[in-house]
Amino acid sequence: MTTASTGGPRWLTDEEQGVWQAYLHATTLMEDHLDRQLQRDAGMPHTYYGLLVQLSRAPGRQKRMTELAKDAKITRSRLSHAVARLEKNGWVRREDCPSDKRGQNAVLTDEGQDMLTRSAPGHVEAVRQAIFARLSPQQVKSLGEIMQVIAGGLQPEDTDADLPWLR
Amino acid sequence: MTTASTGGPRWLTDEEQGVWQAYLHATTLMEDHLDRQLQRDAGMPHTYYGLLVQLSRAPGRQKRMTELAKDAKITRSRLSHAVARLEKNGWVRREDCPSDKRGQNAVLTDEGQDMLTRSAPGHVEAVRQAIFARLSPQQVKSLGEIMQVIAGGLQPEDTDADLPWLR
DNA sequence: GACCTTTTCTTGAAAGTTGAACTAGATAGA
DNA sequence: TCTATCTAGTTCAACTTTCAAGAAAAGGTC
Repeated sequence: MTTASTGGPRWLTDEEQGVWQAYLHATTLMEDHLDRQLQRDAGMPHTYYGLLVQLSRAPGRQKRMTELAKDAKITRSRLSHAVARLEKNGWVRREDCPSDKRGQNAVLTDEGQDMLTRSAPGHVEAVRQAIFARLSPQQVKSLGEIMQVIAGGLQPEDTDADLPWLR
Repeated sequence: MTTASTGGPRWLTDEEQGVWQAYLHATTLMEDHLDRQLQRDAGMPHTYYGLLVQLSRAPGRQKRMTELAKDAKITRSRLSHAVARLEKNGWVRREDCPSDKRGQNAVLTDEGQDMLTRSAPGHVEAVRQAIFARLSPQQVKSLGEIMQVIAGGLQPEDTDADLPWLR
């Protein structure tokens, strides 16, 4: 199947195909697994949980919407809907930003923090079981480096990756 | 941050946390990237594209619904909706299964095959650019092994992973 | 200040996903 | 056969995500 360099479209080598398949299978199974785990134990999808985690780590347990969206790698629109839902659950609250009247801060409530405290151990355990318990230290290190490279290549990277001609 | 073994919940080490972050960033960016690429160039999300690929590789370009769902790692419900949509596009057609009157075969149409032929090069290129062009041969090999391990741990594995007490 | 552009965030509709309920056909046991 | 159970696939309602559109404030520039 490996196409020689005939000028036609370059396909993946057999090895690359296999790796790509494995990547797709592993990542979809993983996402499904965590979504179910969190839906069951915390009543929300993985994305939403990630938002709460981000907030819990931020100073004052709050963040501007745009910054939160960027950190969580989701669109602002998606974040608006998500925060609306989390607000209905009482886990997040919106506050006007004092310095910018357009701005909104998403604030993690005490209930939100509690829920996080309750569900974190189970979630961490799920991640460990699925990944770290199965990989050698060498592989863990490798996985980190590889994911860093991939993410780096896809990151907007503050308008410079797209403009290499500007030095 | 690394919690000693005090009997409380075991957290991730700092290194593991970093790796997990990198994993999440890379995989969400990747999925977004491919979804956009395919939505733009092929008019469908990545999952749907994957279904067409599966069918194109199957003998007779067709597959039973349940088998297709299993291979693509999605629920039967999701597949029903997806096939309905792909059918409306003219890329897939349903046929009754001759041997089992409950069964349906999803069949890739000629239009579907054409669309696949047209969009495959661009898609492959996107995958290569994002992953294989950036990793060393060593890393590619490593990534494959790692993903295999992770997928293996999450796979239903034909009712045996869930029933270890049956040997 | 008046004007134009950009940034921040929200909204609404359409598309996709989920989980539970449901129909119809297959299977197995008495 | 009669019955109970299981499997294949679909459907419905609730929920999430996307995309395009829009309101409001901020930041130039003249």
